[in-house]
Amino acid sequence: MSDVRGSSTYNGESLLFLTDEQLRQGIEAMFFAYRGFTADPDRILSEMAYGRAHHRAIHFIKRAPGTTVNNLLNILGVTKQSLNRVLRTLIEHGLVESKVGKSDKRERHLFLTDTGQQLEQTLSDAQRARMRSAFRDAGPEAVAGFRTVLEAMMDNEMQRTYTRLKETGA
Amino acid sequence: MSDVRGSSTYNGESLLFLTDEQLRQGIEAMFFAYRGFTADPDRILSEMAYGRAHHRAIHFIKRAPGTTVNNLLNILGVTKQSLNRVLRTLIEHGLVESKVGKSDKRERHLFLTDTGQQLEQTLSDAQRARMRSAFRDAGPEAVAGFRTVLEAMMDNEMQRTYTRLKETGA
DNA sequence: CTTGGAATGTCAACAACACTGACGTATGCT
DNA sequence: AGCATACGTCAGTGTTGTTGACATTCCAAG
Repeated sequence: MSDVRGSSTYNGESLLFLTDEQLRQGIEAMFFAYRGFTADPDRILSEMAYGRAHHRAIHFIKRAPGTTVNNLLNILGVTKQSLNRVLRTLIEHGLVESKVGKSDKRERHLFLTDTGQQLEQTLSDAQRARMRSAFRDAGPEAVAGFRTVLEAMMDNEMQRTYTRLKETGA
Repeated sequence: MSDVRGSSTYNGESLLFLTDEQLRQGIEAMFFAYRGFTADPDRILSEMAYGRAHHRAIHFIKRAPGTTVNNLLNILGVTKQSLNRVLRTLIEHGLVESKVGKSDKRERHLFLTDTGQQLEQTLSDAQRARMRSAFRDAGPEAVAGFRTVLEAMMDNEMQRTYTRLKETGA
C-alpha cells in the first residue's frame, strides 16, 4: 500500500510527489486543463448545430478513415444509440459518408467528405494550436512526462486502443 | 508560426515533439486519460442518485470550506442555475450545509456535513488511488512534466484559480 | 430616508447527450 | 435452416448544461 518504487535514484524528499496534497493538485490540474483542452473547439461548435460528441466522431473518423461503426463505438466508449444520433446528422448534412463494406456487407465504413475534412481541419487547428503552445512552453522533457502519466492513467483497454492508433498514425 | 523555442539545449530531432502527429497523440492521450480519470468516481456515483457534477461540487467545497455559491460558480465554470440544482439535492440529502453570510446576508457559505465528508472521502480515495498508481508508475520527473504541461494548457483565468487553490492547500 | 441598481441566489422550462430496453433488417457462418 | 453479428431505430429516462424570470439583500445617490 505505502510502497513507493524502489529506484535508488529517488528517495526521501522526492516521495512528496505522492502525498495526498500532490495527488489532489494533480486531480485539479486535470480538471482545469481539460476545460481548456475542449474550450476552443466547443466555442466553434456552439455556433453550429454541433456539439462535442460530433467533434469526437469527426476526429476519429479522420484518424482512422474507413473505420466501421462498431470500431468507432469501442473507441468512443458510448452506446450505439448515442453514436447513431450524432452520425445520422453528420451524414444528413453531408460531412460523413457511410459505405457498405465490400467483404462484409453488414459493416458500414465511415469517411469524411470534403466538407467534413474542412470542419475537422478547423476544429483540430484550434485544438492543436493550444496544445502546441502548451508543449512549446513546457518543453520536450515535460511533454514526455505528460504523456507517460496520461498513459498510466488510462484504463488498460483504452491504453491498447490509444497505442494502436498511435502506431497506425506514426 | 513555425518558430519553436530558442533554447540551445534542444535542436534538430527534439523538435519532433511539436509535429502535428505528436500534437494529435497529445490530444488523444488527453481524451483517453480523462475517461480513466473520471471512471472510478463515476462508477461509485452511478449507484447513487448523483453524477459527476455532484462530485465536482463536493470536491471543491471540501477544498475550500465556507466558500460562497458565487465563488464555487467561478471555479466550476457553469451557470448558477446549473450549480443550484446540484447543490439543492445535496442540501436536501444532508450532505452539504448552506449558511447565510454574517456580514453579507445575500451570500450563502457552503460546508460539508459529516455524511458529506464521508462521501467525499470515498470518491476521492478512488480517484486518488488511480492518480497515485499513475504517478508511481511514471516517476517524479514525469509527474513534474505532467503538471507543467497541464498548467500551460489552462485558460489564464483557470490558471489563477488553480494556483490560488494550490497555495491555500499546501 | 427612499429609491434604484447591482449582487446573490432560487424556480421553471428547455436542449444536448448520455443511458437502457426492445425490435427489425440484412448478412455471415455453421 | 438456424443462430450470431452488425447496424439502425423507436421509445423512455436521467444528468447536466443553457436562458429567462423573479425574490432578496446590500449599497449608494439623490
